Amino acid sequence: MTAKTKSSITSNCWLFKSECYLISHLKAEPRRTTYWDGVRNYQARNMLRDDIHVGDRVLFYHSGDERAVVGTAIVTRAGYPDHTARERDAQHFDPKATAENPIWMMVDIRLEKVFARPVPLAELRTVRSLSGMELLRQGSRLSIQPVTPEQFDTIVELSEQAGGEDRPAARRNETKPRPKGKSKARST
DNA sequence: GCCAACGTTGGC
DNA sequence: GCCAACGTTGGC
Repeated sequence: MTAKTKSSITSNCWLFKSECYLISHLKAEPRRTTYWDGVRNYQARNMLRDDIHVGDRVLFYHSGDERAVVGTAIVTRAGYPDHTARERDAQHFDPKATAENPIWMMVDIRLEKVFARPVPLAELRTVRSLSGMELLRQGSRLSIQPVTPEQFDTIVELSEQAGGEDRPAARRNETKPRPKGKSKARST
């Protein structure tokens, strides 16, 4: 990692992945706000600590069964220690975390918008201007990812389009060279 | 359920 | 400091 550009940029855009904490849960929170805990990856931690600022925009992505960008949120508090790392019973407990050296960080986000139409991963893959997105890289596992304002806006626009008229997903020629494995229907 | 990609750990 | 083994993530 190179030198950090300490907030020379006023408003960045990000994508947050979540598997079980859904956007419906965020919507149900008091003030539609939550702290984004449980990130246990140093690269993501560094972004939470150094790069994510109040006012930054967030795309909310469901991994797991739905695999779609489902809405947007706003950062309302910049990086601070993730106290759940020190809670013995927490899922993401880390015995190395201490009060002096909390190691892990989190930010607060507030729900902005639940998309009328979630934008599925498969559809994102068909959009040429999004081809550079970290999310679309094979094997991408970062749960906090930077996105460009252009990518952000493109996805919001897609969510405002009717899904049917412009062919939903993978029907169009995919530009991927990957050999396609056979996909099985998920059970449960 | 399978497996590729990735991060972390630990032996040396 | 290297790297193989291992565990996890997450798309399919």
